[in-house]
Amino acid sequence: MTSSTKRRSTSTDQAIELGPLEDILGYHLRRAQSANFQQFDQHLSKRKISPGQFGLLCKIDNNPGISQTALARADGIERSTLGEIIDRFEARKLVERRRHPTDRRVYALHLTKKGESFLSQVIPEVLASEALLTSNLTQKEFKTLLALLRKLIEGNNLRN
Amino acid sequence: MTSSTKRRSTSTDQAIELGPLEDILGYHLRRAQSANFQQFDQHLSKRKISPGQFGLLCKIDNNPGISQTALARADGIERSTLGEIIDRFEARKLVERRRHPTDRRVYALHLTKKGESFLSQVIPEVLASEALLTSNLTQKEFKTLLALLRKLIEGNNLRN
DNA sequence: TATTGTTATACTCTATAACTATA
DNA sequence: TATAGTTATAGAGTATAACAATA
Repeated sequence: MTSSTKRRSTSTDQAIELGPLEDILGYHLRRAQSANFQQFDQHLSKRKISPGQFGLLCKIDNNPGISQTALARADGIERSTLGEIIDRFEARKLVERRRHPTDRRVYALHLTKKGESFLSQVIPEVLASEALLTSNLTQKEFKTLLALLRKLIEGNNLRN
Repeated sequence: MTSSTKRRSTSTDQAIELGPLEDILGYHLRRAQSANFQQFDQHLSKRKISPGQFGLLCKIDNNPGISQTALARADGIERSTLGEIIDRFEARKLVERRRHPTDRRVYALHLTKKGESFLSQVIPEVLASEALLTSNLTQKEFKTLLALLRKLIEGNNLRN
């Protein structure tokens, strides 16, 4: 997460041979995600938030009171990893850990007022970033791509 | 990179609400890439190599003598980042830094004999990982997905 | 005993900035 | 001056393992 002064795409930027990489889907997923990261960063550098963090905020917003363990599972990351991320959100006053009413082991996660307003400002910026990311695709191609990705994800045991 | 004892997908694994995430391509790219990571890891845990590292080895193999700066640019990462990755490859005797014949500032990168043989063993394993990753898709869908990703990548200034 | 969350530790990826050695 | 590569530093993200509190 940093952006700005990238793009030194001069005449020295020459294509290189990819060999077997050429037809490997995983490689292209990586490149596409990297492109998404760059677009995201350019549109949201002032927000200090990554695509992954944006996903977590959305999930908390749409599943208020979710526990850290459930959220970690839903996001495919470890509890310890999520704990640190929530620490940072809490330091920024975007997320709150509240005690579960009956089970005192679990934390119920909620967006704060500030978190809500932050997210509602960020969402249109993310959509703008998406629009640029996919500006090469027709609406139909976009839908096809999304559907194929969903199908691929579904087929991969992934939690959520 | 670790794998093995994952998949605690029990009855507690419940779908959660995604909200706006539902139609965001970037989110699905992330999930798809994460699925790729997991498949890759399961098939190649003994190899101690990530998808990104695999990409670099392929590029060195298919562009022997490429400089660190050119490779970093072609992979969309910083020279300093690449330097450390090459350090690790060199420690594993997979890659060699040779001096450029005329310009003594640059290193020409080459796979070692060991690196060549390593890569040739790894490639079929990556293909097997790909096959599982995409086992949900028909051959036609696979091709469509690849083509759409290429189109998206092309449209995003990305170096290579 | 099993589960929730934390802490300690570690590795990779990422980047910036300052440095050196060349050109 | 500009370029290739290194080093120092830093912050995410990732994971494992051991732990305390609670169930």
